[in-house]
Amino acid sequence: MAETTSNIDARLPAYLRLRDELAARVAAGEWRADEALPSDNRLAREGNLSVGTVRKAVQMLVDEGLLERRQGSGTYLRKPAFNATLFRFFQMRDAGSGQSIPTSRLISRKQMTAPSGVAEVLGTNDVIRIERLRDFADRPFLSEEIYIPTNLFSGFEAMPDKEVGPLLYPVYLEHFGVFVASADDEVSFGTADETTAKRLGIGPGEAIAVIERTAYCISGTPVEWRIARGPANRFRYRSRIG
Amino acid sequence: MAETTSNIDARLPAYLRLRDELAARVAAGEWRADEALPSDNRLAREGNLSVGTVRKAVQMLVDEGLLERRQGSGTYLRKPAFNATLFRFFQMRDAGSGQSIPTSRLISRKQMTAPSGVAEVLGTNDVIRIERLRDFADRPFLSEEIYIPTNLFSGFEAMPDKEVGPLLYPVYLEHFGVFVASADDEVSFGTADETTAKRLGIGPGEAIAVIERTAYCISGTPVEWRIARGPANRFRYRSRIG
DNA sequence: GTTATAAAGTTATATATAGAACTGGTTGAC
DNA sequence: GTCAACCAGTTCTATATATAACTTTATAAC
Repeated sequence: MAETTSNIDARLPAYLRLRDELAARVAAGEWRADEALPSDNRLAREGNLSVGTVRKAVQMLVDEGLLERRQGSGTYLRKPAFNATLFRFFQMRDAGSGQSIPTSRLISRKQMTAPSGVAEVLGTNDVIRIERLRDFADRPFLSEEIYIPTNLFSGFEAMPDKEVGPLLYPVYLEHFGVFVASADDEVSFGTADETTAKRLGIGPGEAIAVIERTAYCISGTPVEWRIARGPANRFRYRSRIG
Repeated sequence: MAETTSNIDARLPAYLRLRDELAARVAAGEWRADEALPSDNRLAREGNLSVGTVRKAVQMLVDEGLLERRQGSGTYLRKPAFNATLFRFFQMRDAGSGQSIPTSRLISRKQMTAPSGVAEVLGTNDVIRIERLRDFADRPFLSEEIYIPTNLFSGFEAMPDKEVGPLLYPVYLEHFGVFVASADDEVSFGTADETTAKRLGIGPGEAIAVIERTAYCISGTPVEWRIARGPANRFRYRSRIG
């Protein structure tokens, strides 16, 4: 199990192969939070590699936010920060510290043929569409439409609602071995159509913010496309560059 | 000249000292675009360091977008991409390839006491405020208010308009030795006040997008805070995460 | 002139090694 | 019991070295 989405090997340099192998093993759940991964020395011995090569591979996963190194102690998973990083958007205005995660209600999940734009991005017609609504401060504030390729996420549409939870990327990782390593966001503004307005509890034609996101796994393959809409006046989007 | 904003040394590891030294020398204009920097070997010899240490330092500047390595050839500055990176925002909707840089009109520059919020971010009361207006497709689309600390940018307010140009970060680098390495952006929405509306050529109360940015130099010191406002319907903000 | 070939220089990958800095646990002195 | 010292294990920094992969320039062959 736990084949990563990346087709490992293909005679890549050793440090890249190790990086992908480690990412796959993390995805497979081989280690849990606050349990140390094998030390650099062990990884080197077991992989017939030098410590330098191991360190290069591990460092890449650290840079990507998957792992965390603690000097003198070991190398650990870094789930919380991982979540925070990929979820540091959509903070409500005036929401002080507000690291709280909004609740989310699944509206629908179904396998379908991808709309043309989505098919182009994901490189396949066979997708699963997820519609959900996120609440914040007891009011709906984000209506999302999410597309993931069926071949990577087969069975997702049949998962019990309970297991899906408010954050999708951890689910991708733990149940399907897909590690979302980066994403492109585009923020723009528009006005609410009938359906969106109803879901968000605002009037049709009111100003909304639109976030379109393409998410990529570690090898650069796009693994998700989503569009999210929320009332413009409650919106704040944060981004760190560089 | 060309003291970086970072206080070099302080018995940091050698690779960090070299990184900062190189950044300073780049800022000082020691090499121009498409002229190779000294090779890894030379830097090692001249700095009494090993090649591995040199490579680590250079790699950091590559990751930060300052330099570019070409296998078999050498290490080069990377101004164009640097600009593109820090300017990949504010792309107009429907602007196809649209890598074009909007023109910018300086409205005012003056030394002043910082508003409290700005002073808090920049850590000083003595700032220079720049107001400018950017045009795109012959219409104003971004009204900016920019604050930089006087101690770092002394003399900026007196520079001839000609030398300022449409992009500020290259000016920071070349004239003041300040390399903007990262930035935090916050995007939100609001409505135009009287002044903003007039500058943007829209009606007061119309929807606008607001981008607040804090920019940091390589050592993490904040070196600029700005707020930009533009008509919401013409707006599109892009960001890459991870 | 054009095209191979060679050579030198550069970055990229990989190994081996040593000691510093730090962590977490154990042992021993009191 | 408390505290200090020690120790094994870990990451971090740094060096030295060798080879591969690639680029650029010069040289030679035709």
